[in-house]
Amino acid sequence: MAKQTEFVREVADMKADFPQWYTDVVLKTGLVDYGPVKGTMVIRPYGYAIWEIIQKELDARFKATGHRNAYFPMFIPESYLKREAEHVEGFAPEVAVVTYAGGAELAEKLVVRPTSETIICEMYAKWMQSYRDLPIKINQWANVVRWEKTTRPFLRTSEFLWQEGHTAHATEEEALAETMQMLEVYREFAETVLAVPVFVGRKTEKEKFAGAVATFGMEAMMLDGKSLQAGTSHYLGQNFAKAFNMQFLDRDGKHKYAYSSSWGVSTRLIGALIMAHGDQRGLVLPPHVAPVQAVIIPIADHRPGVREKAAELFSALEKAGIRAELDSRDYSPGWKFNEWEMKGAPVRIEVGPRDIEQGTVFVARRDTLEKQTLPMEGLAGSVSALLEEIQKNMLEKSRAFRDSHVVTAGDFEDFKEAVNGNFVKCGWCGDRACEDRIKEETAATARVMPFDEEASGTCVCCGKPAKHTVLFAKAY
RNA sequence: CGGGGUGUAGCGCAGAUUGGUAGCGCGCAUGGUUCGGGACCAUGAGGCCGUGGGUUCAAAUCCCGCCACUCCGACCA
Repeated sequence: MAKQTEFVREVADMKADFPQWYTDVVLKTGLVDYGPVKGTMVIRPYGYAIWEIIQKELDARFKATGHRNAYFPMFIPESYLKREAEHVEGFAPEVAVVTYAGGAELAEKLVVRPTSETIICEMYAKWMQSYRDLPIKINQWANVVRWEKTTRPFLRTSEFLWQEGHTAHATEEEALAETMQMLEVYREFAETVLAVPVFVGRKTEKEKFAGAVATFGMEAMMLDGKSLQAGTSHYLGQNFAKAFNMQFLDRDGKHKYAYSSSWGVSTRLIGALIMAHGDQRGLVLPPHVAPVQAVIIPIADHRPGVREKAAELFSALEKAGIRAELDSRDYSPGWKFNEWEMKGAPVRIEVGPRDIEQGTVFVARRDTLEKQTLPMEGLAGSVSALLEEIQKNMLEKSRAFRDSHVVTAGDFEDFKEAVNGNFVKCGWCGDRACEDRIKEETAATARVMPFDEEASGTCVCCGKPAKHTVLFAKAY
């Protein structure tokens, strides 16, 4: 077997230069290409196929929790953005604005949505008259634009794809329950589909969404020891209701402001997938999101029977619901092995003259690189089982890695040492000054305050009694 | 916005110090032989050398400006 180091020629050494490794992998596996405008990306078919699976999986979960899809315009009157003070302050620096259209200067500038709370709340206000009209639970799959300074494919691009759920409720309890429910939907999705274990919890004031009462998020650990915010769910209270006059007449005959929530995940999840599971050979995709779960590679397919047998096995896998591909391209087998390994296909099946003689196939799994011989008889069943085994193994492996990179720190010196490449769990007094100082001196930020952690001990920064337990990390 | 890097064929690069009108590897096309870990032979196609100006008989090469991309920070999904 080839040594790991041989694969450095294809993509940068992930231990020596992780960012370059990431860039090499996303480009060379055909997930994306750079667009002509700075910070934009073309999501190529292989990358988009992953996104489509993410969409399908999430959409089913949204529907199951009572949401429906709709679509709102991407152009938002500039004045809308200004109605919620914190919101405009947070987003103003990164919005793209259309000032000229149809051959003339526009009377009112149009913001290209960086997120859609404003326009959606404006519409919701029209649609709600009575408590009977509530709750409103809508999700939209859309693109948004945020003019970021530093961009990287999937992780941060000027334009990206996401879903944003927006709900309005009659009571605070209901809106909060919605917020927490969707966070849980995200957590479950991340772990069972992406095989990426996450920490969930509340965000600090500093880190929360501009305009929210509270933001909750999930954080995943990447292989370089940095954290990636993988999804957020916001409890908006009545902030947007007041800014957009979302009022309804309640049972008691009084006009009341609605309580709202919003929640989203983006194509960044694909970045999470890559950086949580990849290796020196490239992508390692968990079967549940792999566009090609099992690739069949015929060997010496000019020999009698090979082509037919490969096609027969392919169709058996497809019938069993496996996303299979028969790679009959005119390249050498070794070339295909390497390409599919780089592209992260979970299972590779080789079918050659020898196999046909013996009634077996040669099967290699991507996660462990182990190989085995399996009988052709009942192949679909054994491959399905193998795919599930791989999925399970990848989650376990990721969880073990993540857990081995969580450390606790009692004082600031420990903290500074530990925060390189780890989540650091520690006490925090709740003061912004300490949070700012930690960031200034260590580049680490408060990722989440885990729900199940009681505050204990002292603030890692100032030594005063801790009000919260926080996970800090350097983040993307 | 600050700091670094890079722009020459689809990709990766050489050529620049010593100006003379562009080359290598991979890839691509065709034909043949191959096919169980990145095959081989032969033939062939492909480049206003990022861009604008300057110096010169002559600029990929020297000088000045600009632009783009990329990486690292501050801002963010």
